Amino acid sequence: MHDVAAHAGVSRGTVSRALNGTGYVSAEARARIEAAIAEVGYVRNNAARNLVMRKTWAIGFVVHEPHQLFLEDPNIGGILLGTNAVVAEADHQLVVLVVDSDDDAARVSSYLRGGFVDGAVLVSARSHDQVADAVEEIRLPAAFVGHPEGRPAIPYVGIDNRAAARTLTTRLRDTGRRRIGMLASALDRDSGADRLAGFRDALGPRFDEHLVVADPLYSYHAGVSTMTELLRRAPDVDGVFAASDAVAAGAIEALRSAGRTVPDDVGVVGFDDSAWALRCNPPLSTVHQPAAEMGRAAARLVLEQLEGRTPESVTLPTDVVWRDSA
Amino acid sequence: MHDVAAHAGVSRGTVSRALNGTGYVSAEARARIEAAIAEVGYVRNNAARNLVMRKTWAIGFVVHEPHQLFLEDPNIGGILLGTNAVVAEADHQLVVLVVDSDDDAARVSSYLRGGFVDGAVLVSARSHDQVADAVEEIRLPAAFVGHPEGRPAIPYVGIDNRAAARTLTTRLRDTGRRRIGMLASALDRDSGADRLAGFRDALGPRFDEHLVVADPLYSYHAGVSTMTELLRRAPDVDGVFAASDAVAAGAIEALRSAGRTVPDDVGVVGFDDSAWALRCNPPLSTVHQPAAEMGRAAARLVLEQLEGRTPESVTLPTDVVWRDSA
DNA sequence: TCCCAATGTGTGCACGTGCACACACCCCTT
DNA sequence: AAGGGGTGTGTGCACGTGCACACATTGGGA
Repeated sequence: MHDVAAHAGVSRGTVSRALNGTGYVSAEARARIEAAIAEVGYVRNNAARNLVMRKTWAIGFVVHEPHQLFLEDPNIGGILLGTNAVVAEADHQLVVLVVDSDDDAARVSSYLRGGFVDGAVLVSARSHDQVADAVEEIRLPAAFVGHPEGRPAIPYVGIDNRAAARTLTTRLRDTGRRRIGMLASALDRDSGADRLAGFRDALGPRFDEHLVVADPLYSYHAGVSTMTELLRRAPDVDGVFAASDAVAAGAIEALRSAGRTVPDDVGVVGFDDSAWALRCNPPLSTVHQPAAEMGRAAARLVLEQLEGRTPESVTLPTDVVWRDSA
Repeated sequence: MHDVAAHAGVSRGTVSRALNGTGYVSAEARARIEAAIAEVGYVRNNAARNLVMRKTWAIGFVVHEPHQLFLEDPNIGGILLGTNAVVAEADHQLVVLVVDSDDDAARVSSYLRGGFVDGAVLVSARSHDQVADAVEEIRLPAAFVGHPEGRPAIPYVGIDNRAAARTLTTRLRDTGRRRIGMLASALDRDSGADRLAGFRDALGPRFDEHLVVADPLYSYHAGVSTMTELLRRAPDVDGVFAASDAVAAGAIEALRSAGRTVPDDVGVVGFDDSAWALRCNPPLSTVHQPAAEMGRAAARLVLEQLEGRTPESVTLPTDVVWRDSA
């Protein structure tokens, strides 16, 4: 900038004013400065700018998923594009950080602490998460996509698990299923507990606790084992609400092993509309998450904090996608 | 840092030395400094650090793809993870930048110019690309994944299109196909020209230029139209090498419309092992790109430039994946 | 004529860090 | 006793920018 000022025959201050459009600069000086910038090949040094302004115009997008999920889950891509759109609109730069190992978590944490970003969107963080710890400690404006427990200081964008589960189960009932069971997961977390609550809502007095089999994990393996147990408890079951697509995929496998066909003998529904849903045979009826809108909402939560406000968490409605499994 | 020094009763210089492990610091001073850091809650300001060191320890990963490709293409995820692994190994932070519109391109360009990163990996950039222009102009250490034309200053990681095309075509011939045609694309680019060259290599004297139908684009639509034309020219065609999976998918559709079955009447092979390959019916035989290794190689190209060397571009071998379409 | 506001410009300081240099001390060798 | 090298510490400057302030010039109104 000093060189530009010298070439243009003005002072650094005038160049700074011309660049930032602040204060008074004569047309003549502005023209000379622009010529000098082109001549010298000047590009503004953001490290210095950030230092004095305490603002980087960058927002982090931290993805914390095991490999295969990151590659396959269509929701993450949708969230990313939604966040990017809003962040770009606000003239900030989205910076995606992939956490793929413990080393990564440590490095990303120190990156966030280091003041490279003004805020962060955290996707699928765990409750005990090094990155979330760092964000909370340095009070970085942030938002979760999803709803980890025990992080009241950080707002989140969630979905209405209970309503979605209610819709799904009601439909299962309305299509003639008489004995409907649930393969529940993660009842110690909001998402798991709410999905069970919605299931119970839909069945009302016909709810039978005996037909709920729970597992701590939202996994394929959990689906196999809980479905096997459900068949043992109720061989005449004809409808199953699985707490996630992965659970549903495992359940379908267990049903096939037991000689039942889907959807003729047993209707199965999942949750998430993840990559599992289309890979199942038959394709899964499931709850579609409004990924792009979740991304946009999370971005807004961060931007509002940047403006000094303290926004409330957001819960979004979902769509049910009816395919062939129920 | 000044506060830490005051709390520990030492000077700023000593704190700096203790933090960076450079020079001599007594055990006693180091202990007092660590206590002071914990007490004050000090985190190092990287904006200031970057300013004076001219180094950010961050490397950009610029993805320049239309929405659906970014979401679906499994190659991009593999490249990303490969790059991240090498970059992390070298104690740098990978920063993913998504270019999703012209505005994004402008913003990402100014981000790169702004000195936020020490280098960049550019994925699927075009020849006339604002981001590549910026990289070249400010001489940012960078590497392409893929091989855009007219960018001699920036090394790339490519695959041996010619050898892969040769292998694919040879196999098509060896499985009994007699009249083999090619649906060529993008002959004005290296990738397109090399795939045609490999096709010609494999057929040798039996090569018949009449059976090559070309289109400028690697698209599904191009596949439909070129396959239709090929059927007109040679109704007895029984083998087709499509220049990409998307082209192959279009070709399969055109064959189905014409009443031919795949692979019984006509064997079809594609290129890229993209999301198209498994979505086709039947699943496509195609060339699998070593995505993770490409990502690793690109990262190494950038890191070597950071060490002051000027590395050569890399061409990697590919695997052919035989599925059911040929 | 004098003053004041609007316009335009230059200067010094601050941001938080790394590094070169100067300096102090101790112990060992000559 | 003098000198020199290893160890430990403090100080000043530089990095490149934004901003507050001081100052200069001009024109119009009292």
